[in-house]
Amino acid sequence: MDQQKSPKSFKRYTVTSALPYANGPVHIGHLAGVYVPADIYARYLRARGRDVIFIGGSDEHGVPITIKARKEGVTPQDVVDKYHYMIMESFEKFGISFDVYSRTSADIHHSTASDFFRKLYENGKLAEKESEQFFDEANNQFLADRYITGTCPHCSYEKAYGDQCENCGTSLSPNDLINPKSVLSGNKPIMKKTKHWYLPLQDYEPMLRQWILEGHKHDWKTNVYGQCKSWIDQGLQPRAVTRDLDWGVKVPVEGADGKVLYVWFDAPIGYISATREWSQETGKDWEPYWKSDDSKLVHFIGKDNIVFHCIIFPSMLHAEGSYILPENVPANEFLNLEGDKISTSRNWAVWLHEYLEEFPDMQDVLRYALCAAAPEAKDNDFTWKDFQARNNNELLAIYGNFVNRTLVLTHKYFDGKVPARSELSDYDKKTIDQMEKYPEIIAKSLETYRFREALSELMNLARLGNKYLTDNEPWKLFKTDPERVATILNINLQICGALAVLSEPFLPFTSRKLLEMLSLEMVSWDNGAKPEILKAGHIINQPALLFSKIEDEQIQFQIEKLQQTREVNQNEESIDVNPLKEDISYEDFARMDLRIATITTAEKVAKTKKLLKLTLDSGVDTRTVVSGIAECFTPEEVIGKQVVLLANLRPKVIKGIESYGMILMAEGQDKKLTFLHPGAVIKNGSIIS
RNA sequence: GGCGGGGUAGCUCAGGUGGUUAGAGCGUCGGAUUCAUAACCCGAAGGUCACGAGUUCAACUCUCGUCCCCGCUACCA
Repeated sequence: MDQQKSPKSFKRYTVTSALPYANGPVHIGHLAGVYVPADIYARYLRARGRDVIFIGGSDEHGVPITIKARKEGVTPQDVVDKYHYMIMESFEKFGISFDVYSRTSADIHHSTASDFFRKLYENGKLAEKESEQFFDEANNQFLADRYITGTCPHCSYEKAYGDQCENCGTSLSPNDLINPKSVLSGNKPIMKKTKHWYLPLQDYEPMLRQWILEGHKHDWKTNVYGQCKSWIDQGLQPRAVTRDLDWGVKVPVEGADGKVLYVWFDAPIGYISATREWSQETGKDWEPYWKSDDSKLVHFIGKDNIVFHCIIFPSMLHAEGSYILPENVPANEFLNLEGDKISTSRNWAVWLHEYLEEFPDMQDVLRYALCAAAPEAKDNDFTWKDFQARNNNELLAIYGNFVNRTLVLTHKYFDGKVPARSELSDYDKKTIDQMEKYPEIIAKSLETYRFREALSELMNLARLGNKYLTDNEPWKLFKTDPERVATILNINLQICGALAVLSEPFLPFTSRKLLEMLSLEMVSWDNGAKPEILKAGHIINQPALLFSKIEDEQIQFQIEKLQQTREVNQNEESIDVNPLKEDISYEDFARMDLRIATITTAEKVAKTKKLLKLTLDSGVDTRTVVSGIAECFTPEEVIGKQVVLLANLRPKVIKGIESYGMILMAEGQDKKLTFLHPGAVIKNGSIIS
């Protein structure tokens, strides 16, 4: 739609796909949400002869990678190397047609990101907070704003946060707080000198309002637009660009040892670095793709990335000054797997590299299934049964079958030579007419990022062919009217040719196979459905089956494989335990006053999801405790329970309620909480030691 | 709790600015057919458009409220 509404006509296209995080392989969720649509879009643009660069790469910085490395006893570089190559290889085998697939640990990225930062820095676009920051000595770390509480200078509320006062809603900075405390240790944090740089997002609010809320009200997807509006209306805050970490892009400023760029800052710059890498390899100029007004920049991402690509990265680009902003960010929702959320850590996924091995030469089947079920407007569920049905009932039955019956008939009646058309009936003309409309029909859907609709239109082209063939029944006419049969098959062959061309963005492997069967060279999109694609007299090759039936056993195997994952996950409760904490002395332990107590009343705390306000009979007194268990227990089922109480924990105000102590709970798998009971009923106030 | 998105046939989804019998694909059932990987083609059944109220001559489409799912966010001593 933006294509039609925009007065601009674009000379070139810059298509980016979210950089996969290099701490695990790629799975179907990534593919359905990002890479399949992005690849279809890029291939379509190329087919139209547009100048397009399609960018991908691995995101290799950030804390999770360092944690994984430590856990496995290897370096962060080892971790990212492993997954980078694995991801890159599986993308290539799957037919994701990147013009460049780079990585953020590459030198060119470090220098690009570094330069980007330095330019903002030198032009005064970054707020430098060189002042002292709160530091928790007990935990040996600097405290983020949210980890500091204190008294609000405006309303005197005692439990205001470092970034905002919950009571009066005022935005704060930690320095505003009177009597600050560390949330981590409860200690008073010391001031320690550190230097960090911030991107003042609030400065770009007018720009963002105009650009998104006014300029893209109608051409951006509602989920994307709504999310952006929500962020902007909530008020934007300065966002730290740097942090204290040793894995990432070094901050290129004197006195910034031990600091790197925040991963959210360096990752999107990776798109630019990758383009520069491509430039070096091809000798082409990269800058027009990023800096020329007649370039159309499109980011394909999942919904978790909306804020970065619609708010933060555009602010960075705008601050830098020489870059264009994205024309659209068609973010998708999430794909679930057999009813459950896909999870890398829980191994609940269909991994691309495994699929490629278990379903060799069936890339297009997955591409088809994922595109047809892409979570464009809401989360969607991938099931193996659906996958099987998509292949057997649609790809094979409609598309494959149509091609096969046409080619078989052509060989049977005309020895594989394309017969000439003679006089055309109204039905013939109508059919040719409809066929010729498909490049435009499909294009219209693709230009507006409606990939499911586009794919379904492609199938309608095959349906058109099937219906035409069935209605005309050439197998009944051959003996009496071979000339008529020639015309019918000629038209059918043209439809096969159109399918070969128009399928390419969606089903590139099938497209190639079909072209080969037809002994045809690829033609441009606009000429893709002309009735002269196959000239009379042209010899076609022997047909082979484009798709094979997927049997129940194969599906059953996959379902059982997932079932095993489910079981493993349940058993892993005992395996995946947290490491032991540091030793403490008996005295440390003895300082805790643990007692048996009984819950006498319970009610939900208003405006919270997790909190219950409990009254306890502790044997020595009656006290109020606020506990975060409301997601696991209703107030009713909790009353009367005997529990373990940490009785001498320093009181704390939670959501305006004074809480004296804490109920001890054990947390099981999937965050389910359970109470600790005494083995027998025992009097309240009994000491635990 | 706040904000955003979504709740339409068994399944997956379409349904600009409200207007005749609410659409498609798949599945199901029936018919027809044999060129084709029991596929294709035709037809049918199937929906109180989450629920309640309101605005209107008229609401799936607008307003308000409620419930459920997803995400962001707050909260979990």
